Amino acid sequence: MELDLLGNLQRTHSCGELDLSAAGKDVVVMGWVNRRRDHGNLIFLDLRDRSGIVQIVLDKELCPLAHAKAESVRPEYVVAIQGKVRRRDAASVNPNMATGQIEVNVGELKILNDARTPPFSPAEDAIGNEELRLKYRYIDLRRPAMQRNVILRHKIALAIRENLARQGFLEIETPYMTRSTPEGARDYLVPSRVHPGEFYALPQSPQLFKQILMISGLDRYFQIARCFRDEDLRADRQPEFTQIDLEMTFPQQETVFRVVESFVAAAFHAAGIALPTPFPQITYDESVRRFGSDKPDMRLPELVDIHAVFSSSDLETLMVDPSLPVIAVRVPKVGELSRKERDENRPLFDARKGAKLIDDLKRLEKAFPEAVAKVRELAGAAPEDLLVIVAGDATTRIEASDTKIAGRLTEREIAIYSSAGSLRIELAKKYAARHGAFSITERAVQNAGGDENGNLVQGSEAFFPIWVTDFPMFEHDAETGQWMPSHHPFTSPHEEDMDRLVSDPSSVRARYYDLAMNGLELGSGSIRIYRKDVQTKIFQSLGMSDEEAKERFGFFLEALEYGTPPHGGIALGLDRIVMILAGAQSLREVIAFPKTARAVDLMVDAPSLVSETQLKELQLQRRRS
RNA sequence: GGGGACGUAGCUCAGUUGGUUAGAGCGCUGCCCUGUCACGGCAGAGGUCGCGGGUUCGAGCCCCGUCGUCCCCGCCA
Repeated sequence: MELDLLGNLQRTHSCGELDLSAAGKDVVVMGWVNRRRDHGNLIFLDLRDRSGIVQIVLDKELCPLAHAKAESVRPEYVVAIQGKVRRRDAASVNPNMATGQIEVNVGELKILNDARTPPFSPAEDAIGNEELRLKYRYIDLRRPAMQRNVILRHKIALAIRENLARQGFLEIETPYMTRSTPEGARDYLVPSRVHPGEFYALPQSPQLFKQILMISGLDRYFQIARCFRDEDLRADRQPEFTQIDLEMTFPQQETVFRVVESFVAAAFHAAGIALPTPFPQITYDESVRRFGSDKPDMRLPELVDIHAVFSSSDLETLMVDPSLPVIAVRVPKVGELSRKERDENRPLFDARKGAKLIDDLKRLEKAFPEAVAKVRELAGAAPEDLLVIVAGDATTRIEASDTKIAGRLTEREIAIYSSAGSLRIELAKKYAARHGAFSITERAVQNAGGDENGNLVQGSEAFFPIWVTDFPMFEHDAETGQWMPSHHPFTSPHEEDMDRLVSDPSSVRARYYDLAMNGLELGSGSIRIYRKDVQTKIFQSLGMSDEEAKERFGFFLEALEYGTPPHGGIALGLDRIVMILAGAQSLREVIAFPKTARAVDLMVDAPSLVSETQLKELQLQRRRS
């Protein structure tokens, strides 16, 4: 194939920007051939670049040379077109195309590069095989849907940067090669050649650096930072991901909230959606009670406490533990389920936590007609709504703390609530087509960018951000019998709970908060400890010796002693924000070069073995076995 | 670490109870076609049924193992 030289030809327009206003103009456009329609003496090319697609016309009579060349053109060839923009006849206008009012009449066609037949076509809408998409990511990224996501991500990041800068935050970079941080995930390690046997760690987050920046007096810091965690993946979890990380001095919790609400609203605005602020707030305990989760999806009905409906003898008959919550889960508009359907739904219920599912309300109604009527009333259930009951199983005792302290939820109660909460989500997902609660969000995303009058889509119907506050400070580890920090150990407890740190750790609330939206955790943060004496107390209550604390975070403890201001902050997942606004079901759709569920990059084939020489230089050796 | 789904032509998939030469649509190649825009018409090429082993007269189909992709639990802010 004879290729043409570019010469000094300059592109004058992008494909998508051409419209009626360009009619009559001489233009030069360049791009990829999306499709070719060959009518013999008349050939149409759809030329694609980032901005869109425009139709190119080659008439044998008008441009015999270019027409002859176009016969050999195939999809994904890279071509340059010199021609004249022409208004289409009324009959040949294509209303489905942004540039459908015009077309480019060719003077000269240059074939700049040919292309092998791609394994899949960027011109197709429905693309299946994800393995192939990841291997040939450069082709996948040619698809307009993927380019939309990449562009959306750019716009969101830009809006957030601008917003935070306006709020007085400085963008400051922190090292990627650092030492293991105290967070709980596994580190990605980088061996040091200069210090044989020693390793850097890639940061799980810039946590300690940003706190140090506050100690340094930089007042307000932010960074759109890459974070690395060597843990198993999910649809919403990649081993490297991007956080909008920020920290500020002298904040109240509410100060952080206002800052975040402002930039999240700015991000949504950039995506064409108006998100009302401030966001509502809920305590952790209340969130667990009402939604069975610390990341509530408020598009669905809340859990309903129906314990009072049943007498203690009723509960005994039902073999339900009377000391645990009895909860109704409602899923709207599901309709009546057959025995077979109910059986199929049982795997959605997680009984391991000592919870019991009562899914046959009809049968229950025969034994307890009044109680069931009351349950329906309390749940506000319409006749076509699905209603099931989750309660504690009296026949199985789960291993968990049962002590009720300071009015907070016990571990066993949390187990029942979360069992009901996950069933709530699973059933809602399964019957999404019937109740439509999720499709409202999908529609909002599709219409984002505004209506014909340029008004933004109202996000209040489709997006439900919520602050979850007052998380417990500690979790009980059943295996070790130890109290573990629920978060990193620099999270400040509530000042009024401070005196119970040692005597009654489970009742201590952390000044820790999450931002959740539509069942997804967008991010979390806390007000930090800034006093050495408090920090020491926390380590004590964790059973950590002074030596151990010094060994793990000596540099940081020392920094605390040199005039540390009260400070706090948060980190939000940029990938997840973009995922929501792109209407994507997986982070892979909004990351240009993502990894598979087994943390492999299929395009570059990473990770890979390295040479013996490299290993030697690092003084590393593969272990046999 | 555990559970589940999937793997058949370049792609998306069908393939009956284990039975002759494994099919369709799209794509691809060639020819024809001056208003298409998922163009159309005619003809054609294209298969290690993921891989390895087993059962059987006979395996795409059954069994065991293994690899890969996806989803979930554990793990992880």
